[in-house]
Amino acid sequence: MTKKLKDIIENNENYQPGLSIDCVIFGFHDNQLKVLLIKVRDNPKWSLPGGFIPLDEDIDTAAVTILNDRTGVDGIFLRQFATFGKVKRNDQHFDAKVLEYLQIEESKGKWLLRRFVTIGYYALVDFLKTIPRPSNEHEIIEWIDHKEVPELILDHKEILDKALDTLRIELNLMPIGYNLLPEKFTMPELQKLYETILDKKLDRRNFLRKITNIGIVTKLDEKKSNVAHKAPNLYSFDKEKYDEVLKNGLNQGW
Amino acid sequence: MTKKLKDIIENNENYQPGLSIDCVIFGFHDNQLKVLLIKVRDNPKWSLPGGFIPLDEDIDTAAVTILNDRTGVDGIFLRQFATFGKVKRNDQHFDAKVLEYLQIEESKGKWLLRRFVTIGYYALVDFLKTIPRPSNEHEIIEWIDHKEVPELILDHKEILDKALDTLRIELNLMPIGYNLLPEKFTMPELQKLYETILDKKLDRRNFLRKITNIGIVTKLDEKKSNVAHKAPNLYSFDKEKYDEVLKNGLNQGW
DNA sequence: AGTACATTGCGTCATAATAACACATTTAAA
DNA sequence: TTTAAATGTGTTATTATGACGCAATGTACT
Repeated sequence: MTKKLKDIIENNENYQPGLSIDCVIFGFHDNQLKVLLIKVRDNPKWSLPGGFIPLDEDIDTAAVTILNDRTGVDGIFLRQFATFGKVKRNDQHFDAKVLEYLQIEESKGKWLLRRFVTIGYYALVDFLKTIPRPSNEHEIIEWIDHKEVPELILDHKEILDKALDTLRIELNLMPIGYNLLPEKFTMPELQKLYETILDKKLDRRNFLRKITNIGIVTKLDEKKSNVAHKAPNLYSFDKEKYDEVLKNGLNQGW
Repeated sequence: MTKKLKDIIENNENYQPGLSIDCVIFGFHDNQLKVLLIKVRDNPKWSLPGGFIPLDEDIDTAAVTILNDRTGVDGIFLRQFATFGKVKRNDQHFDAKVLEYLQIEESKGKWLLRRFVTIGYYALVDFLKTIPRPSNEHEIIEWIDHKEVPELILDHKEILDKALDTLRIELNLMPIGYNLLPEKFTMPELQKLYETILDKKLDRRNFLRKITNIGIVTKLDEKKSNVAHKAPNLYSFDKEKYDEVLKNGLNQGW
């Protein structure tokens, strides 16, 4: 992000002042829920991938752009979940160091040295189709198990936690998996996904029944190969029904 | 808001640029879900009560301030639900007229003539305890039945709709009523509240059972007086259990 | 005063959803 | 060949939900 950030700050008149976007990008691999995090060399703390909002772009569009840039994945599941605007969420000291590092003149640099409010988006992407892309040679971008997230800058940990909370709640309102699993998957895989997000064991048999009743999966006439123990059946999502349920919601409640 | 708005614009260096807060304030009265709306004299369209964010205030605090100013009610149920930031959500023409009306010099007025992103909050308040307070003599503030909301400025209708959608979804996740009903209420009243929000008829008997099972209401040894037909029993919320359920959520789902 | 009517209080019953668990089958590894 | 770990396919008990019945209460009308 370094070069690009410098560019933005030097042309800050084209960007929404005091407002940023931070993305919590979730992926699933090796039975782990992973989060895409960024680290700038020489900085001990990691951060969420984020960006700024061009004046001529809707905030949702800006978020999509950030996501595409970082993951190379299209048609991403992306949802705004909260906006963070505590006064103390900024770190003038840190920002000043960034400006120094980027060799930005003071008049331009002022733009960054204010309180920034940030809009949080979370995304669900297919781990294997994702190509994490650093925006320059000084940046590291990496999938990190959500259980082993290191120290993050500013309030990014709070943002991440809130994203996960939201995801957990929305698990009851919408189907999930289409964006996180490969096209063909097994029931134990889908269950692991749910268990990992919820941090809770579920009963195999009840899980199968519930998913089946939702009617979003199709059982394929094919088994997973090269696995230990009994080969599990493969399933795929019925995209049409999946989208329908996604639109109308799962639990009616009242 | 007029005088105050002028004040803010003229001292705009103390406020977060390009960012505002809009509040959808819900109340319940006469079996109607009402929304608190504002109209400035000479302007045919109504708007949501809103405000700006002082640089030294958290956005949540700013929202609370706006709400207290408008309703005089304390301990309000207030929740951020979404942030709106389409490019075209602003209306330069309208803003220019506001500036002219407020007699604000051009250099100061520029502050308002940019794209504003707005953070939406919705609130649930006790209709009878609320004293709608115009911020000056040119402003009208009124409770309006949500089914009869007139034309609103900018994207305020979209914001209102989204607030109601969110409220409907959150009805399945949390108890409601404590902030919208008087201390003592009848079951039909509570049911009407739910029916009005959901825009859907519910079965009396099933409703009673469900609410009772949640365990948030206490049946009082008292009946409502001065009513047509059979006098219904009065209930009150068990605040302790209510807060507990509010905190832990209603439906576990998975 | 008597009756009709709207509304409340307190049920029932059939069905669906959920939680807890049993058992046989498949496959790798011992 | 046996064992262990996983999968496929059930059952059963409990709880939640949806649809409805009926008597009691109090107003309003004749």
